[in-house]
Amino acid sequence: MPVQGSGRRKRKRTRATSGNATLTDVAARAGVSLATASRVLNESDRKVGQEHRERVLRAARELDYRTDLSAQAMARGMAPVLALLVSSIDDPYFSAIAEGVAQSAHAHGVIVTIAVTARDSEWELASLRLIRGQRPRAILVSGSRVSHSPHADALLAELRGFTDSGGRAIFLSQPVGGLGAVHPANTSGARELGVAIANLGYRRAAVITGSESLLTVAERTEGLRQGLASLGGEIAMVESDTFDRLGGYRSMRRLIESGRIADADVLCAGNDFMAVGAMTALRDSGIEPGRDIAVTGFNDIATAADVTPQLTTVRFPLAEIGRRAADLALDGTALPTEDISVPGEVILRASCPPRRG
Amino acid sequence: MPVQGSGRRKRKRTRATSGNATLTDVAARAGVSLATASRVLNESDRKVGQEHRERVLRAARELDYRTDLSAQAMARGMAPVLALLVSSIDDPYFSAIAEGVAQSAHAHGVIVTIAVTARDSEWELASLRLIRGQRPRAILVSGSRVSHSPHADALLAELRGFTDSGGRAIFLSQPVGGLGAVHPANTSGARELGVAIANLGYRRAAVITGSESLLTVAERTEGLRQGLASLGGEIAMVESDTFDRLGGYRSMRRLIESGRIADADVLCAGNDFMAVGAMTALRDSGIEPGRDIAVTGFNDIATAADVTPQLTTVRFPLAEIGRRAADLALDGTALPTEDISVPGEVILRASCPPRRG
DNA sequence: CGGAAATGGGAAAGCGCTATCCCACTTCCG
DNA sequence: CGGAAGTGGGATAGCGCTTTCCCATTTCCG
Repeated sequence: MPVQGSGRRKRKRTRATSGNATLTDVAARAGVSLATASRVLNESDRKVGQEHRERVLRAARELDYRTDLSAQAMARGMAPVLALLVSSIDDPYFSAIAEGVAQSAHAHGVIVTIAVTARDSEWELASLRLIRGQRPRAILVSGSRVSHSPHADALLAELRGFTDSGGRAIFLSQPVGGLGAVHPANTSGARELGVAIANLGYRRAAVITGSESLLTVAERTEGLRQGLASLGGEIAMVESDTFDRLGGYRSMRRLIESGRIADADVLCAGNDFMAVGAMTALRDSGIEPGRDIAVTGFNDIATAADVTPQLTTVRFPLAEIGRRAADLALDGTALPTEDISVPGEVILRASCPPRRG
Repeated sequence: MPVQGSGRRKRKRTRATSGNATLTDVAARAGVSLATASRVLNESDRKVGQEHRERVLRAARELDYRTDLSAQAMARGMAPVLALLVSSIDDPYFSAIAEGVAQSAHAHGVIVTIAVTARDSEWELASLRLIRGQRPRAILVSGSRVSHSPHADALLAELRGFTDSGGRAIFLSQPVGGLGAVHPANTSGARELGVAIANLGYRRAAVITGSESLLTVAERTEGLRQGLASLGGEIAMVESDTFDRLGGYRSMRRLIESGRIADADVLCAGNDFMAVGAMTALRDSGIEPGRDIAVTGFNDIATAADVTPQLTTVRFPLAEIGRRAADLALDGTALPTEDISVPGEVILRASCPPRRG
């Protein structure tokens, strides 16, 4: 029986990764074991002698060493990553949130990966699955979810699978299925807006907004109703369309063409985009927003202060919401399950002058 | 000599990761080797028999298996990740680019990680180093870099280290140090704008823009000069400030207070933000933009079409720029070193009516 | 002063996956 | 019909890092 040496090759430093110093290199250079090097570089609880500590630190500096996050992630079973799921990043609402998230992540030394779902549930699910493969520390889900679609269920299941395996998930809209959430206080914000415009003398509001199946929409409308009602005002009509500029324009046109708009003294849009679209529609029909009818929006996007007349709106500290959600996900140890509602602030501007008469 | 069995523990499925099926599980369930399972799930070039292939696929489905990207990344020496470095994500310019990048990344089945640098070089460098630890396939750097700062050099060195170890880096502004770039054709876009307003009868432009050390600023100003000159016009004055809304407001005020503005018939801002700020400053002084003086911007942010008067500007297909940059980084095999300039389009609006007289 | 309790260091077992080697078996052909 | 190619599968060596275990020294104290 021929005893044949099984001489396996040793491919050393030949992969694409070549050029990056590894922990092993650092340990060798410092003349300590791998374990010690790791302990020093990770502020582990295990103590390391002053002498060795310095040697490692110096070696690391000299070799320009930097941790291979993938390797670390595998060894630890979790990557120093925070995943953010938004329907679109090219939207001031989400990008403001993302900004806050990025700040918090940076402060925690964590990387942000962002998945854009383009409001496509299929895509959203696919992204979430891919993201999960990263084994991130937490997943932040933004974008108003429709209450109970089949896809929403799949999404929730996926998310729950994630939390079950040790991850943390937080919603940036409504709290769903026992998972924590940080979100704008739409109802109270809208209520305050309702009170504010009622105080200015407005009594009959025309509401143009998105689909009632969006929680955000429902909350804002309800809050507005309450606020107006507290001073004897009311919502005289509601017109729904897409939750964007075009939807604002279209629903406004419908209100104008049917003549119903004459019955309202203030136009309350579900968000600033719709308000801006509506103002264009009003002008197109010779109605001057701010003079002939008051207009309000929601969110206080940058444009709100730049249009003429400047738009009255409710500002939510979106970056802060993002930051807090990220903090919540990254700090502490218990799975956050609380529902944090962040209050908004009514910003009165020229589009709502005190009502004449 | 006591022969004592070194019974090492076998911690199986006890880490935080528990709950996620591994490739080993799939292979076991399908009754094939790990190698075969991997081959099937990765469309490797090695052929796998139909029978086995199906068994693996089924097992994977049944176990709801999904690749652990960290592990894959480590084995392959590179993660399926595209990193995007921007100075701020809460800025329509960058978020539009990010949107395009996200689209391309999704199409390539790659994850996007995004680092916000807050225009802080220290922070930028730190982010880049952290990002490199991920061993991403490519890094996209956006944000106009100042020509030759010490930090820019460090950044470039870091980037070069990245490309040297097999990564790909692309700039979304100017091409630097032999690395590829995809960016808006600022000069030609500005030239076209210059020609367009000159055609409308304007001859003396007041330029308010950012610091001349920003390449974007320099290019736009130069293009404008060329365009105007081709029809006998010229830049009558240049006022610099921060490249944002406030900077626009302030520089406009200076022009007004010194009376110099009377010498210009058109105000060309370095970007739309500055234009909007300047319009406010004009109105504050009783000068009506569009009527008393024409105004132009750059980039065509959403607000541009919503302000009154609507703003004439140059639109760049930012999302497309992002998409192309990402495609370039993700496709092909050679390190892209080309410099792709994406042309813009002049959008004439009410802020630039044909000149009277 | 002898054994118990710290203290600090090293060896090495994985983490989950890829890819190289090796091998048994067929199929081809001169 | 014998050996050269070709096929498809399995074993297994890492990838770079964390984290047990285990062990040699010291330090403590009754």
